[in-house]
Parts: sequence; structure tokens; C-alpha cells
Amino acid sequence: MKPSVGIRDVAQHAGVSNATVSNVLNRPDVVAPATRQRVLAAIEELGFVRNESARQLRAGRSRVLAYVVLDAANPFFTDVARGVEDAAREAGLALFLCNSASDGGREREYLELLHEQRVEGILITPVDAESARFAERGTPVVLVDREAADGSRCSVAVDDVLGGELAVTHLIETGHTRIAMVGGPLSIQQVRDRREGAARALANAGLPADALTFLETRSLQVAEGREAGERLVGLPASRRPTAAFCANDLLALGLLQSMTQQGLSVPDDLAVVGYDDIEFAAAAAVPLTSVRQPREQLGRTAAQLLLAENEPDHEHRHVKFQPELVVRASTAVRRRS
Amino acid sequence: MKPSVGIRDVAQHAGVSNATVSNVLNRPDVVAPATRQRVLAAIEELGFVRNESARQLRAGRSRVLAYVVLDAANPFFTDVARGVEDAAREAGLALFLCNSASDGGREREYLELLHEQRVEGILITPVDAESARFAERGTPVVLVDREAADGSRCSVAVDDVLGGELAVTHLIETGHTRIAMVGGPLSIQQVRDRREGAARALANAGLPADALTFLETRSLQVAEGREAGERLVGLPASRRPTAAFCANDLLALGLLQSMTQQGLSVPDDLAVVGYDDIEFAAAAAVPLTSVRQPREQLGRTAAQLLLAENEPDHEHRHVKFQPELVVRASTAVRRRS
DNA sequence: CCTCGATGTTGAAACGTTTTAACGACTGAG
DNA sequence: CTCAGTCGTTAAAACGTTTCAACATCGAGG
Repeated sequence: MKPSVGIRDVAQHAGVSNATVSNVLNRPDVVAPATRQRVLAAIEELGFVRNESARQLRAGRSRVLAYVVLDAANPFFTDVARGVEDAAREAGLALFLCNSASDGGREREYLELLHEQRVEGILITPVDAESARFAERGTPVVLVDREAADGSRCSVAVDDVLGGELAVTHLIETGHTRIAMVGGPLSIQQVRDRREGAARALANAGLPADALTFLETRSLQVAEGREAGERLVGLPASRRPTAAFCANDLLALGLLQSMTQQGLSVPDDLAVVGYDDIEFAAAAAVPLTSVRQPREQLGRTAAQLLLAENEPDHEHRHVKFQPELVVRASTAVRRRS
Repeated sequence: MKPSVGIRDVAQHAGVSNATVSNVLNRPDVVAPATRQRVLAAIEELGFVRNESARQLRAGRSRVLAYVVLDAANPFFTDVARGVEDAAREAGLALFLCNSASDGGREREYLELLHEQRVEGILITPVDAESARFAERGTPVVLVDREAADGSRCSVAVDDVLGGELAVTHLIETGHTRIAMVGGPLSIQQVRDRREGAARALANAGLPADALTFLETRSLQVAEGREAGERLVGLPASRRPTAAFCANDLLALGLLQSMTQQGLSVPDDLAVVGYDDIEFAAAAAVPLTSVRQPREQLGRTAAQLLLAENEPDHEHRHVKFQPELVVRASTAVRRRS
């Protein structure tokens, strides 16, 4: 419990100066093999563990990246995180994951802590647009799966308007004219964008704007999808939509469960499109049609932008990927009855 | 880009000493309200961000816990992490998640880094039993979802042998006599335990040990489940099991997909039991019978044990929870044909 | 008027590294 | 034998905090 063995203990034990020990740790090639062995032996023997705080204080660098994720329980984000970590690891950095759990306060606490820790860089999928809070604080920040409102930092995103358009166009093409969109809260940019895409699809097809019923949810989780399902079925039959576009797959899965539970069939009574194409979408009760995003590439690219941030002549970049529709059984062509 | 505004800049700007600034930061009550305001204003104005490295170096404490998780993409672990974070947060600590991705090397790198960072404590679901590597290095370590082989540290686990027994007993009771177990690699303690439980169930029912076919997988992920499904169907009909017990839900979901794809029915051609009862199990193509573990409580308890580790008269504790079988459609009673 | 305690503030010494410039000891060339 | 150049090592100065003992200041009690 008093394991405070420092670099100077090692030095003394090996009969060298602390500078030499430091060299062994950081530039092993510069020290004579014999000495190096002696020092390594001493380190081993004393169970020395370098104090990263001291190192960082002096050296300024920190060897870790952090990704503040919106919802660690959503497989979409863990896939993005995988991409981030791969890229980080190639650059010799470790990745710390922080879960804001869609809570603005928690997000701010993590950001504050990460700034204080002087991590090399921060990736974040922010809770809302209030990005002003973490303005220029010294640590580079890259937005993931969001677009920087101002051009004040790098961002990597997917065209959500297009995604919404793809989804709803597909529904229209398979014969639906009363469509629900399930998602929320509207403070989330992506929900707004996907909704806008949905509206555009209607317009393109010459359908009136009120062909789209918007069901707002409190979050993007499975339970909310189930609840939305109940609300949906509660609508008067004349106005009840025959198809639903969900702002993400978790909602879609919840909706699916709710339908089955209420004895309704997907896609016959209600066609469903999800968003993200998480791994579980294909394994769902009714395999889910979904809008796929290049998840890992999203993360990987974000990390690369972040690492480029330190270059001298850096200009903020905004990368935008294209989503892609994956059609499965949940929107199979309707039986003509 | 030269935002190196330190505590002494603030002090100068506010016309006080750096000790006072430090007091404002750490013991606001001890400094006169007027001075405090002045200092806070200076902090705001200069955009000062406390340097956590320096603080930690001097103060010794670190305000963060870390959880080294086996597979961040497995919802089971993110649920455990939620429990950990809740408990950590109540104690005023932040949580960093590290993903070892079942890679021993990566795990070791993270452990090393965390030790160097002098985090307050480390929670870990280790890749394998080689726990000796991270022996007493000063930072307290608690094992999550694993039992400490020696009593050398705290651990929180679930009775996996019992879990396996529950699952397979259920299969036997629903009329199966040729059962497969899908899981691996065997270096994972839990896979071994669950298999042992399965064997015990057979013994209890008076079935021969070879009534259980063990299909080893390389990991516990969906893709491996799919592959196991193909292997399973490839077996000669006379020896092919009529039920499968999977070491986790991801495998079970993969197996399910594979069955559907090969035109076989679950549960009629093959009954399936999963393990963990992740949220997606209930939403699967065929809702999955699964062994439920108290995930969040697991995490919460682990964090509490970790925090208790610093108490003077600490004795290592080993908490073990009971799993519970949740029956769904994937093991519905077989149609008598 | 002196002493005492309370209240706020401060100077300076840590904390454990990295880094820089300088140093001594060799080596081989001239 | 000298000199320039390597090579390996080192003393000492940072890095930006926290903390501790000491120091003013002030009002109250004797």
C-alpha cells in the first residue's frame, strides 16, 4: 500500500541517474545495452510503474483520445467506436469511451474532465446543438455523426436528409400513402434531418404534407418504440398509417414488438423501416428494412481528422457520407387483398 | 493555440496569490466571498482550465474509475457498464470505458496505461485467467463477471454453472435428448462453467454425457453463431441435436439466423436457448429463451466493492448472483408430429 | 492597552517526471 | 601527442498544481 516507487528509486537501485532511467523508458536506443539491462532489471524488481501524471505534466502529451458517446447501449455507436479505436490504435493512442447517455449535464462533466486531463483530442456525438459550450478550450474536438453548425471545427456526418428521403420514397413506392414517422426528441438534429428527408420524399411524390404523421418520442430507445406502437394502434382506423419510418433501429425493434404483441402483422398491417442497420436489425422478428450508414468508416475518418488537427496549416473539414437503403421483410410488397 | 493559462496567471489577474486560487477551486468556503467572486471572474475571463495532471501529481487522487470491458459491442456489457457508472457517479467519480475486444494484448496495454494514470480503481472482465499479470500494482482491481481464482482480489460474478444447468434442464424437460452446446473459446471461464452446468443437467436427468455435442466457436459473436449453425446442420441426421444451448445471446441470434436461412424452423427443428437475456433477445425473429443475469446490479455491486477497497480494514469479497431462466418461443413445447 | 482567537491570505516546498545543455571518457585521424 | 568527434551519462531546471505553516488583520474580552 506504499508502492510509491519512483524513477529515482529505480535509478538508485541500478546505480545510475534518473535521467538515464527516463531515457531507458523513452529512448531506449540512446542508452548502452548493458546499462539498459540493469535499469530494466531494477524496474522489474521494484515493480516500478511510471506516473503518467508527472510524465504528462512535463511532456505535455497524453497518448489518449476520448470519444463521448451519446448512448453506449446503442450498437450503432459501439460500431462507430470500433472504427475510432482502430484508427487511434494505428496512431499509437488509446481510446477512452465516455457515455453521456443523452444527458447534457453528464456530457458537460465529461468534456470538462477531458479538457482538464489534456487528452490529445475529443470525439463527440453531442446531445444537442449547444456546441458553443465546449468552444475553443485548447483541446481539439471533432463532431461525429453531426454537422458543425458553424465551421468552427471538423465534423464527420452522414446525409440524414437523404437517408430519410430514401426510406420514405421506398415506402411510397411500395404503395403506402399514409405514413408515420417515429422519433424524437426534436432537439436531436438527426431526427429533424430525417424528418425533413421524409417530407421531401412526400413532396417528390406529389403527396400532401399531412400524409406524414409525426409521433414524437422522448428518446431513441426500444421502450419508446413500444410505446409509440401503442399510440399508433390507438389512432382511428381511417387515419392510421400503413407504414412507419423510425428514426433508428431501436425504435423500430420496439415498434415491431408492440405490433406482434397487439396481434398485428408486419409488414401487412404496418410496414416498418428502421435506421442505422445495426447488426440486430437483420435478426429481428421480422428482418428489418433499414438505412445503412458506414459506421466504422465514420469513426475511423473522425479519428483521422482529429489527428490531423495538430498539423500546422490545418483547416477544418466536413466529411459527409451517403447512406444506403437495405430492404428486408419488414417492407415486403403488400399483398393485394 | 498557446492557451497555457495557469493558476498563477489567474492569480495575477485577480490580484491574489496562487494559493488562494487553488482554494477557490478546492475549498470555496474558506475564501472570502468578495475574493472568490474576483477569482471566478478572472478564471472565466482568461478561460482557465485546471490541469488535471498537475493536480493529480500533487494531490494523489484521480476522480476516475475505469472499466475494461471484454466486448463493447455486446449489449450485456454495456448494461453492466451502466450499473458501474451509476454507482461511480454517486461517489462523484467519472467512468472511462476501455474495450479489450477479447484481445489479451490490448487488455494488457489498457491495464498498463490505467495503472500509469493512477486511476482510483479498475474494473475488469478479463480475457482469460491470466490474471496474475496485473497483480498488486497499487491500483485496486475488481473482477466483474468472473471469479478470482485465488482470493487475491474482490470479484462479482453470476453462478454460471447453475445457469447452464437451468438452460439444459429446461431443454431436457421439453423433451430433448440430443443437445448441442455452442460456445467458445474454452479459454473463457464462463464458457467452461456453463458447459459444466449443462453436463450436470444431463447427469441429473440420467442422460449419458455424450448426449451433449459441444461445438466450439472462436468468439462469442453473431457471426460465429451463424457459422455454428451451418456446422450443426451439416451433421448426419441421426446424430444431429434437436436443441442448442448457446453460451450467449449473440451466438443464439446468429444460430437463429442461420436456421431460418437454411429453411429450418425454430423451435420445431431446433430449439434454442441463449444466455444473458439482452434486450434484443426478446425482439428476435423467434423470441429467445435465455438465462437472465442481473446485469446492472452486477456492475453496481462491482463498483461498490471497488470503492470499499480503500477502507482501512478491507477484506476481499466475492459476491455471486443467481441467474434466472426466461422462457420464450424459441423453446416452445415441441409439436408431436 | 494587551492578549487572544478567528478569519483570510500567502510564500515556498513538494509531487515525479522529461529535457537540455554540459560533461567526461574513448576513439581514431592527423 | 593532440584534436575533433562520438557516445553515454548526468545535474538541474522546468511542468502547474496542492498543501502547510506562517502571517496579517481585526474585533472582542479581560
